[in-house]
Order: sequence, then structure tokens, then C-alpha cells
Amino acid sequence: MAIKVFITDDHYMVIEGIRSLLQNETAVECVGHASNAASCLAFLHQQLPDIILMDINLPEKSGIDLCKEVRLQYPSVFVIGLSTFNQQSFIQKMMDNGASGYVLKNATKEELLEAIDTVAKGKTYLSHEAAQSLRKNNSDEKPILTRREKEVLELIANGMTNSEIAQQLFLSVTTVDTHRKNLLAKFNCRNIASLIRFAVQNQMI
Amino acid sequence: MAIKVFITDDHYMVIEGIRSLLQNETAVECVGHASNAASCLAFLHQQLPDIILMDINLPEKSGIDLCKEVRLQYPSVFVIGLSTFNQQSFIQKMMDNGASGYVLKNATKEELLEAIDTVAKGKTYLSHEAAQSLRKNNSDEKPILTRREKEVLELIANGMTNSEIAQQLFLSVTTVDTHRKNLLAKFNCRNIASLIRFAVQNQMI
DNA sequence: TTAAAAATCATGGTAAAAGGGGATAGGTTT
DNA sequence: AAACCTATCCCCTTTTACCATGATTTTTAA
Repeated sequence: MAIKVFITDDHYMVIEGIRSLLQNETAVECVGHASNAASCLAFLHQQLPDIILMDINLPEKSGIDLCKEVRLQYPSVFVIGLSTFNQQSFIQKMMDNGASGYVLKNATKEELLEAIDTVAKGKTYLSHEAAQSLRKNNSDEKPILTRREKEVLELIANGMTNSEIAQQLFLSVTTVDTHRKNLLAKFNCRNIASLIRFAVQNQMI
Repeated sequence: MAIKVFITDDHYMVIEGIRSLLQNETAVECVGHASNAASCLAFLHQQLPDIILMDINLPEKSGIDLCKEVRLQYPSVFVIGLSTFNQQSFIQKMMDNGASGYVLKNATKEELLEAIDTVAKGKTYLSHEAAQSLRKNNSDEKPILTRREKEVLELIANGMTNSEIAQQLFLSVTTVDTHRKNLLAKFNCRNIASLIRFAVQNQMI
């Protein structure tokens, strides 16, 4: 019986590319595709594939969050992350959230099939580049922020002062100041200017 | 005679997706593909397509630079930019460098065919989203900075204080402070946090 | 259920930025 | 020649950010 594969990616050309690569393979059957998290979850409500090929960069809800949700609700469905070179830092998070594999979007047909085959057997597949990145990229990872820190960071980036942020979030100014200090420590930055630059360049805002 | 299309994209899945979309079209012929600027130029040395579908994000040399080079060396070859939602700010640069069109990677088959057809006739094609983005980007008065202001902004974004910047540029601290004030005025920002955010998001840093 | 992490608030101090004035000199454009 | 822009410099005040240290409560995870 063919392995049932579902594709979730917000770029139609990528979906079409994967479908094209898989269409003549008898061992794999493409059962559908979605371009966002909601459509993906709606499909799973009706039918369960064996494997989801999931882009990490989806609009509104990221693949990283979607992966977590899918794995919690449907443990029998395995997830293979899809990503580009520029997004290697997300690999760890994707694996932490229950992904069974990771393939870059410039993978060949053979790589993709091997990944699907390996993961369908319950094993883990990491593309060569992804595996390398996992080992190497632990040091210069971007900091993990708490919910509150993200809120405060967002408001700082909007140009608000500590006292304004305190008012908006119904907090003491000193609390906001503490969050600010913790942000600087986590980002290892001397001031907000360099922090905001890093955060924007790493799509954290 | 079919329109000869060449694809340049560093993601194999995207190349495969486009080929799959075009393969049953008699009006369009896919004559080859490349995954980087060098391969693309090597191909053009042998054979000239009518249109190149070109990703703006290529390793080593970006599509924006490649586009410029192609248009200078082979004026008969038209370029259609390929990009994702996150990279809309590059559209203007691509068009400035001689591109005849712009299509997002989540475009449908119909959009893609229309773009190819339009550009092959010598006209310009912008996908709906791209056109919107262009209009917005133009009305969004991105402030024009002087040479010195750019230098100072860059150093501020690096996390340096006014006195450090003054030392580095051999200026008085008050001069740097004035530049800083002028920057805030030009960007219409209350503080550096919001200024840096805007500058990074608009590729000014 | 306990330990760890996150969120909250505080005191007190220094450094820096923001906001308000002005001023001078050199260059370009009109 | 006058208007304008750029770059440079100065003074002053107020606000804000940054730093150190410590502590309590709530939430989360092992």
C-alpha cells in the first residue's frame, strides 16, 4: 500500500513541484495539499495521511506551531519539515515539536523519496545539510523569548517607552524595565538599537 | 513558435513545480534551468531563451544583480522575477535592474502563463500583490538620507553610543547627536527603537 | 509534587538619549 | 546674490535607558 503524503506549503509552485516529483511513484500517493495551517487541520479532520510535508514558514501560524499541534492531536501522522537554506536555525525547533525529518527545498527527487520512506518506517530523516546545521548552529541560535518578553519587545519596537508599555500592559514600570533587561541579556546586546536590528533581521518582530 | 523559458531558482522543488505547470502548454517551452547565477550565465552563452524566470534570492550572486547583468549582455532576453511574500521590498530593485515582470511563488498556473505571455509581447507584468506592493512602497516616503546620516545610522544600529560613534568618525559628540536628531526627524520617529525597525524593514541598513 | 522558570515589583544609581534652542562654514542650485 | 542643503559644533533640561541587586508570587515542566 502506498504511503499517503499530504503537502502543506504556502507557495503553490512548491506544492506543484513536489506533486510532480511524486506523481509517477507507486510507493507514494499524494492525497492532498494545503497552503495554510487552518486548511491543513481541516483536512486532517476528514482524513489522516501517513506523512505531512510541512513548510516551516506558513502565513499566520508557522509550521513550527502547526507541527506541535498536529503531533499532539494525531500522533500517527509523521511530519517532515520543509525549508530553505536561510532558515536553518528553525530546524531544532521543528524537531523539538515532534517532526520526524527535515528536507531542504532544493532536495532532489531521490532525497525526498528517501526521506518519506525512512520516516514512514518510523525512523528519523535529516537531509545532509540539515544534519550539519543541527550540529553546528547551536551556538549562534536566536534567543527563545517568553510570551511576555515578546509582547514587550513588540511594543518597544513600536517606539513606546517603558512607562507607556507599563500603562498598556497594566504593569509596573520596574517590571517592564526588568523584561527589557532580560531581553538585552538574552540577545547579548548593549542597547535596544542593536537588539531591534537583530530581531527584525531574524523575523522575530 | 513556442516561447522559450529558462528557469533560475536555487530550490529544485520550485524548478520542478514550474516545469510541471508548463509541460503541457504548447505555447511555452521550458528550455532549461539553473540553480545559481553562474550556471544561468553559462547557459546564456550557449543559447538564448525568450524569458528567464528568476528567483531574487540566489546563493552568492542575488537575482537582482544577475538580472542587471543579463539585461546588459543580452537585451533580447526578458526577465520575470520570482519571489515570496516576505521579499516584496525587493520588487522595486528588480524592476530598476531591467526586469519586465514579477510573479509570486504562490501564483497559479494561469497567472504564470499570463505573465509569460504578457512579457513575451514586450509588455510588463506585475502580479496583483506585487503591483500593490510597488504602489505602497512608493507612497511610503522612505526618507532620503545623506551620506553622513547613513554612516551614523549604521553605527547606531551596530549598538554604538554617540560618543563611540564620534570617536570612530572623528567627530564631536554634539555633531553625532545632531545627526541623530535629524534622523529621528526625517523618519518621524520618537526614538531609535522604532527608527531601526523601520530602517531594517525597508532595507536601509 | 517539587524544582525550575517566568512574571511581578522594588531601590538606587549612572549613562545616554531626546527635545529645545542656536551658530558657522562650504557647497549647490536657482 | 539669495536660498538651500549639508556638515559641523555648542548649551541646556528633561526624560529614558541601562545596570546591579534582591525578593515574592505564579506558572510550568520534570
